[in-house]
Amino acid sequence: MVVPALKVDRSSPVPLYFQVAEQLQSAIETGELPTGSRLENEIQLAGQLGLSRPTMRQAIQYLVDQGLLVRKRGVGTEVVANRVRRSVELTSLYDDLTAAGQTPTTSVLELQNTTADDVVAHHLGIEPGTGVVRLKRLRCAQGEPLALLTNFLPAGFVRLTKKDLERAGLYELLKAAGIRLCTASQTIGAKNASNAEAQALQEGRRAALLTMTRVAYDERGVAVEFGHHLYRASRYTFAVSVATTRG
Amino acid sequence: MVVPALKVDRSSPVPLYFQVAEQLQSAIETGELPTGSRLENEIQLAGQLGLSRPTMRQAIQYLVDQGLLVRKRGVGTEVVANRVRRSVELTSLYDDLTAAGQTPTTSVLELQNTTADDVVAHHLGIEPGTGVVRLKRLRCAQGEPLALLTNFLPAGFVRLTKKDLERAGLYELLKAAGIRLCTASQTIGAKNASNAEAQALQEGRRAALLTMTRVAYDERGVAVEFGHHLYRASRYTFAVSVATTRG
DNA sequence: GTCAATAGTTTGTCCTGACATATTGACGTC
DNA sequence: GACGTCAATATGTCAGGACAAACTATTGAC
Repeated sequence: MVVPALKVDRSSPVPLYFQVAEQLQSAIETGELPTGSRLENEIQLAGQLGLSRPTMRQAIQYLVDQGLLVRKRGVGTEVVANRVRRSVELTSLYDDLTAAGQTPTTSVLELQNTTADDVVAHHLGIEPGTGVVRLKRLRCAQGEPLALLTNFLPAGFVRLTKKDLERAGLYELLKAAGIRLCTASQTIGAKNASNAEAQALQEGRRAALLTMTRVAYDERGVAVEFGHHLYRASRYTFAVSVATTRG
Repeated sequence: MVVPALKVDRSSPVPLYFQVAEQLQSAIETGELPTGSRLENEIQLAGQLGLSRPTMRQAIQYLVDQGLLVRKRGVGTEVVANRVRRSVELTSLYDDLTAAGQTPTTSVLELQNTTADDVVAHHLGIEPGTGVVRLKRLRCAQGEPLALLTNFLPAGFVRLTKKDLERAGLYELLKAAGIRLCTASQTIGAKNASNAEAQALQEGRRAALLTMTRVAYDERGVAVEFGHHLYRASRYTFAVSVATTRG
């Protein structure tokens, strides 16, 4: 039964429950709260922090939703296996490939200001016709194409250049511009490649492609990126580890 | 502003919030609450049902988590696009479709005892040649095929019959046999349909299929199911919501 | 040793109440 | 028409409290 040092800053604009969740998550990632360990009960934790129990519950539930904690009535709250959640985390593919030593390279196929059609507008929470930046890239790893990435960002958020985008991942550039990505909603699907897509990705006609559509939000809940990504199914899978919330 | 007829049964063992969520989901699926429509505010809804506001909020949040509703502070709660979007949680497709009112049916194509080859053995953490149960099913929803499901279970864990499997989901039957699924490791990918697969799923030649391979573990960490599932990409996507660990 | 009953522990559900924050529309001014 | 202000509206956060349900440990009977 480990008790990490937790504290909350009531003058911060960050909600109390989220401050607690962040610290617990930190403790899990650093190993201070190792896999398999049991948290103190929520009443004790709330008391320790001077918070109400529902607020403490909200913090814990947040991490349960992330799959980092599992709760059992009558037993307690346990840290579950610290899994590699590589492709469904809010990270950029560039960063992931770099971390995996796979030497990613990027070709910027398109970088232009345009206006949002209905679909893009819907996802970014803006009016159709509003200015957006459209970015299209081909990402390669180990000398061969891996993914076709199309992204839309609200105009004016960040200044992107082809040179920057070929050197670093999009999220790194957003971060450098002061944009903090906080949450994302993602949909994973599959489709057959169009001829252009098959050619760009060096796959056969109608090859199956893995798709991911993502809307990423900053800490205020403002949509800052809408992405539509195509991956070669022959080279790419998503690994997802989960824990039941109904155990 | 549509107001579906909602009611709660306080004598039911089903939590109030879940009863409400189910009814709202039903209204969404039947079109009574169409995409784009706005719910009454949570205070009014709670009052209408004689519930507390947090309970009403919990019901709504449940559907927000399912991707059926979107909330905006100061504005309200809106119904979003209605499509099969499964979360990447450790639930069975059967349960999810049932909850979504989509009337799943199952055809058991194969149910037999066999021995584990290298791949199956590896995933189940057993020796090659060990006895396993091989289960192959076609799952339909709303009268058309949705997925081809192949599962392997260690022999002796649970006694399955074709009849049982056509009536209920696999996880329900495991649960009824006292097996509690706790965690899972999943890989999501895509492939082109073989001719047999295309025919079974009523898709065209070489149609893109979404794949998921899963190993599910019980609370002791023992692998209790290895599944290889194929879904029609035209009818099926995965939804994943994430938060950054570096916010 | 086995089993059932009971007590203790912890999470799950639900309630009432209050304040904060974001959004939208109305209105007035320039 | 553009802009600013303000009120109304709706969600978001937080608090304190109570009871229920599930799980584990303990105890006593056999």
